[in-house]
Amino acid sequence: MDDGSGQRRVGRPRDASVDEAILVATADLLVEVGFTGLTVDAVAARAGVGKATIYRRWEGKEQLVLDALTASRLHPEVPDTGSLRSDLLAYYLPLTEADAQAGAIRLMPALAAQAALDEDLAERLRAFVSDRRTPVAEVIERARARGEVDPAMDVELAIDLLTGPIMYRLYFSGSPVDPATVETLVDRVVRAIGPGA
Amino acid sequence: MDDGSGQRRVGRPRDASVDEAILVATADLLVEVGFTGLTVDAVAARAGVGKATIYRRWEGKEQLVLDALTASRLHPEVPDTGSLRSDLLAYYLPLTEADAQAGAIRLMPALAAQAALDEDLAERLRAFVSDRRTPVAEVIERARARGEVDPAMDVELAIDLLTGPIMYRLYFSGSPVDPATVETLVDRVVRAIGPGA
DNA sequence: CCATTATGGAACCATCGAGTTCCGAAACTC
DNA sequence: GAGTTTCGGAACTCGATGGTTCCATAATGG
Repeated sequence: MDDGSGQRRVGRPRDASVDEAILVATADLLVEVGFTGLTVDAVAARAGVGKATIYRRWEGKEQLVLDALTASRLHPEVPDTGSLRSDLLAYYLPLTEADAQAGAIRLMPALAAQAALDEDLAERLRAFVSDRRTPVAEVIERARARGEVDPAMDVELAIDLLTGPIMYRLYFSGSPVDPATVETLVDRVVRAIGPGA
Repeated sequence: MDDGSGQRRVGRPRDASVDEAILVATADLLVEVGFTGLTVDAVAARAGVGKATIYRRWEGKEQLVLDALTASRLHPEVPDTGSLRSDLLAYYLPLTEADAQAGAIRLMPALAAQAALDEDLAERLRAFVSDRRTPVAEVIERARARGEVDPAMDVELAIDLLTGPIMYRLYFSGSPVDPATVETLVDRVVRAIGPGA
């Protein structure tokens, strides 16, 4: 096995699939019970792994969660339907599904709460969030090139106008996030960021 | 002291100022260390009170936090400057101050994370959030009466368009929430919710 | 003055969970 | 085969913290 210095090491090599199983179990449990509720014992049980195996590979719970977060970065499809409105709907409508919401509700506030006390985690959380934003940025940039968006509009703020209300409803106000709501939201934001009054 | 049945009870009466001190200490510590980080010992120490005194008055940590949250409900001033834009700025610009942000960053995600696991707390959190929303609802309703807002606009969604992006930046994306950002945000939302195109 | 209840403070108990250690067995190098 | 490192699993230590109990003292009613 490669230990990083190019040397072969003697002994039984580490099973790479074990890393994977641990990270997946960590990510799943994070969504189910949040950061504080996550125990290393539960991760080990879920992954079908000894706790010692986890501690042989990670410094501790923090590092494990950080890695799970980084590893689970998706790069979602970037919709390209030809119009800003339908691109945005293609991206945001899936968020109205119950499963997606239940997971996010447990994961994101727990991470944000921990991030308030841990700059390392805060950094990774920002990267995680940033990853989800880039597809929307692309969509908006393309729309701007087509003349559908005010050239003076700050793209970051445009994304905030879309994502912010959805997150706010899910995490804090408890208002429903259903397809009708998302459609209205998209329509209003399209109007807000459209070319000059 | 009134025990609720109108009877005078013998013995030393409870000191009402102790309730106050405990609730204030709880609220302050919540903002400083979040829900998980809050310890009853710390509350007792901060309030200058014995831990037994706390447990004589509350069932436990959950109930204490719930009460602290309810007790700290503010009813902020409702601005009325005559224009939607300046009403909204009057309400949201104070949120750009560092102190307000630091407190909110520790308090809200921690509460939301806990609320995901505790329906009782979730209920109180929604009430807490709802309290902060009503002033904005008033401002928007008044503007609608003046013809500044599309009669078809859902007021709840309009509030989400304003509050959502600010919360999202503070808690998740880490982008700054400064006066310039808030001004741009308000301008865009005023355009989004204005009377029909 | 006495019974009663509240007070702050300290000692105490129980639980939970992070992290460690040890085990027999498996997988690898030499 | 010998030596080394891994594996899952169980048993363990240890610190943190929610919650209880006890104390001497203070404040009230009778």
